[in-house]
Amino acid sequence: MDFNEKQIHIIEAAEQLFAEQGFNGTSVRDICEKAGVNLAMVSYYFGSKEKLLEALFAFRGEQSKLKLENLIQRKDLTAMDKINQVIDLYIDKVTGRHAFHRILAREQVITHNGEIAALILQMKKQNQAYVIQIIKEGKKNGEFKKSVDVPLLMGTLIGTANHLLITRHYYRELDNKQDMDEAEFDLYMKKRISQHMKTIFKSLLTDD
Amino acid sequence: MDFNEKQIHIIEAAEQLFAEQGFNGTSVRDICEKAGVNLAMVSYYFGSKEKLLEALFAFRGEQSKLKLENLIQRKDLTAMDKINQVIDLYIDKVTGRHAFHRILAREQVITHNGEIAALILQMKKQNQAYVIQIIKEGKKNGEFKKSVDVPLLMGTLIGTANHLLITRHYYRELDNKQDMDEAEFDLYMKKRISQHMKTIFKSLLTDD
DNA sequence: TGCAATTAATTAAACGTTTGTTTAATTTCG
DNA sequence: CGAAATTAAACAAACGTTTAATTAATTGCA
Repeated sequence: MDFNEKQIHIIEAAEQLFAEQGFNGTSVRDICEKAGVNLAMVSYYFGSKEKLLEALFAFRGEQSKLKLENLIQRKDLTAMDKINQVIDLYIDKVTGRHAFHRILAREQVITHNGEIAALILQMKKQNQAYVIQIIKEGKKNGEFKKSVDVPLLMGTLIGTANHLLITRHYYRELDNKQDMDEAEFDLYMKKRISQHMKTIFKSLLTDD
Repeated sequence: MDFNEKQIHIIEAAEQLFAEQGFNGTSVRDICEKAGVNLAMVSYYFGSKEKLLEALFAFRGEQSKLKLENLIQRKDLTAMDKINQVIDLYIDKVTGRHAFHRILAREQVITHNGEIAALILQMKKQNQAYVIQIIKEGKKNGEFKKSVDVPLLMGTLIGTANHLLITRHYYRELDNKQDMDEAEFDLYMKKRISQHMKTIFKSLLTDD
């Protein structure tokens, strides 16, 4: 599970190309050319192209787990504060690891079994468990109402954020924001989506 | 833009395989074997594998446009009734054309230009225009509040519905619903997502 | 420290398959 | 008869992977 510098260099080259062209649309030759290494190195270091993808998931999957243990235990935050932080953490994760999340979004559609599907499921389970804990706390102290459909709530966060961030080039045109430069538009979308998700979560979690 | 029976037969075989294995993961030989036709027929009828994908998008894109013209003009429905119908129409579209929407979800992530991207953008524009019109009507008669971020609202519907329906095998496990048969689980998810989206739209559109 | 022995890393070339597409001959049918 | 449809075979190119030879780095021992 730990990779040396050369391996990471190959993984990162592969990550960029998989994100742009898809797994099957990217050849081992493409990857090695981009990484500046010999063609045989993928087989040598990872065994196969398929296992390189698994290595990418192991590498980034570990890195991009939401770090929620500390957040949950804090006593100075309300449950709603914590929910809002989960939202921002997720949006930051998707924007910060843009290439990886493009791959993740594509692979979720296809992969039904194997190590990668297991890893995705485990990530979903983990994140959901954290949110359930926060919501339980919020119910206990009266902040939140009694019944919430947590899987659908998480699906809304993940589905909406992924869709808007990954296909944001469409929304740039739909919004007539072609004059903004890319970084400016990214930040603008991030804030807008964050505000939007917080509004949705608040209205679904609190009584009215 | 109109295809004969044989062409449609090939398009439908390709649709199934593209949905399961992706465009690049499917060979022309796979498609022709599934369709029961000779290998040369894809080139003969469509010109190339790429153009077969474009034909699929033209074929299904035309078929699966939301039919909203009549809905909008009805006087016996409130604006909120119409919004709720848009939600159900979209969910029906995704579930009814499951394979196509898997392909659409994948291609949205990758495709940035070309005919297919133009077609996707046009579909988004069209659907958004309808919803804007309904919301304008709702604002006029006081049903809805003044400011709504329509692109984000549409992104929430599309993103959430796509994500939950396309990756529902994960949510089946997360929800411990393995005992349900597939058709039962599908219907259960459809109703649940519909209710969920309607709640969100209501809370975002109406004053509180 | 010095130096052979051993392991690891890197290379260019080749492997056998599979790929999308084309060809040219044959069949079908109006 | 002639145009359209269908076929099996062949095409070159690209694919993932392996090979065998070479170079670099590390180790063990005097």
